[in-house]
Amino acid sequence: MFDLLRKHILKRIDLTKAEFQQCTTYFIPKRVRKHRYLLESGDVSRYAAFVVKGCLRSYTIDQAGEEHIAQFAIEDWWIGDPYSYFENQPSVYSIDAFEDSELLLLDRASMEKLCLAIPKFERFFRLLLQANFIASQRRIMQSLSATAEERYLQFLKNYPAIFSRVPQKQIASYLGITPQSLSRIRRHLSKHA
Amino acid sequence: MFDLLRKHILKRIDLTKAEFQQCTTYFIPKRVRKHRYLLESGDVSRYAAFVVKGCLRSYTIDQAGEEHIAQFAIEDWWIGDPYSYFENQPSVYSIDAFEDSELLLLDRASMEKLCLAIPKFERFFRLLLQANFIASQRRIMQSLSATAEERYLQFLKNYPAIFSRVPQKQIASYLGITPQSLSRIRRHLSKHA
DNA sequence: CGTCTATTTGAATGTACTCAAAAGCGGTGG
DNA sequence: CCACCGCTTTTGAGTACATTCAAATAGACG
Repeated sequence: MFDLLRKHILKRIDLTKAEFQQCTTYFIPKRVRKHRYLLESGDVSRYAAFVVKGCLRSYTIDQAGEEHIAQFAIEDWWIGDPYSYFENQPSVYSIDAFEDSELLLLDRASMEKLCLAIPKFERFFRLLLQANFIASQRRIMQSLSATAEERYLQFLKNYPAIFSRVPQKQIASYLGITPQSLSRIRRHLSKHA
Repeated sequence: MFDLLRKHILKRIDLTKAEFQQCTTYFIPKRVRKHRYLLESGDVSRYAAFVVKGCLRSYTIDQAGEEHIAQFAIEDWWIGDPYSYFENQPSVYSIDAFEDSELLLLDRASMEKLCLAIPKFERFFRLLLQANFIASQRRIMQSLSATAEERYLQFLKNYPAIFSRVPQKQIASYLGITPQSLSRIRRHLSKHA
């Protein structure tokens, strides 16, 4: 259960066996079945979730009733609503599972305690936040400069593992286009391949 | 010169007078004249810049030769390229000034030293990163769900101070539309006001 | 097998784009 | 101070890409 988490953390900071043992005590294992929710909009996102197994998404529904996907997450990723989590405010996002999933949850207080107990984790979380911030900057610039087709190809290239595990309409939503448009883009690409 | 920085930091963490005095030693004051560059694409972004006075932007130029604005910054904001800064890689962004500006620069090594000298700063920078990450998430979701007109109105509401200080075509670029489209949106809004 | 949802396709519409040109504005030098 | 120059903003006309609405086909799941 904790193997993947260990590898994940060791990519960013060094930890002794004892330190890792200690760190695991702050996490709460949790299973989320396919189509079930980890977070429902309106609730506070109490946990940051590390994905050990499975596939999930976070999304909002806008005034027009349209779904917009903020994030996908598979093994070795985190998912949550940072705003709600850090500011203790109700979330506008919902998070549900595309597959039966196994998570390790870390609540806000436990994160604080973990950082106090093993200060290296302060650095770990800063690095994590940094990587996410950089990735979101990239997504912004791409949405400004690339056509829908280019964004789709980039997505395929960057997240092949996600592409093969989520319905096409979800990818369309992530890219900010309709499922119909994505279907046409795919047809166009297959013709000119 | 350092007054604004003090207020800025005290919004997030507590500091004694002595601690603040010490912290200022890590910053390098710098002036950037109107139309001059703080960072040129291809160079490594060696500094995070806190804006004491003035107005700047960071932007890239895509394969088609189009400019895309990543960020504006005025007083009390930071500007830089986090990826280049933290990963020590050449930046794809350039940063220049719309007005004569006064900055306080903090290089990567100084940031580390500051965090070691006054550990509370580790927390300060994490909070800063957090706020920026949350803001960029919001920008992504807005670009997915809102029309150009709605995004323009949101920009006006969220950043009135920036709106009045940068040319309209720069705002168009930030919003991901052409200057012509923004002009038409404005005409449309003024008719239906 | 039947139902429900996802995907594809078609036709018409709309929003934002490109190209082109006019009008407005700000700064500079005579 | 005014005339000129360059750049920004506006406007017009035609186009392209993505959307909506509608319907057919294909897949997944019980």
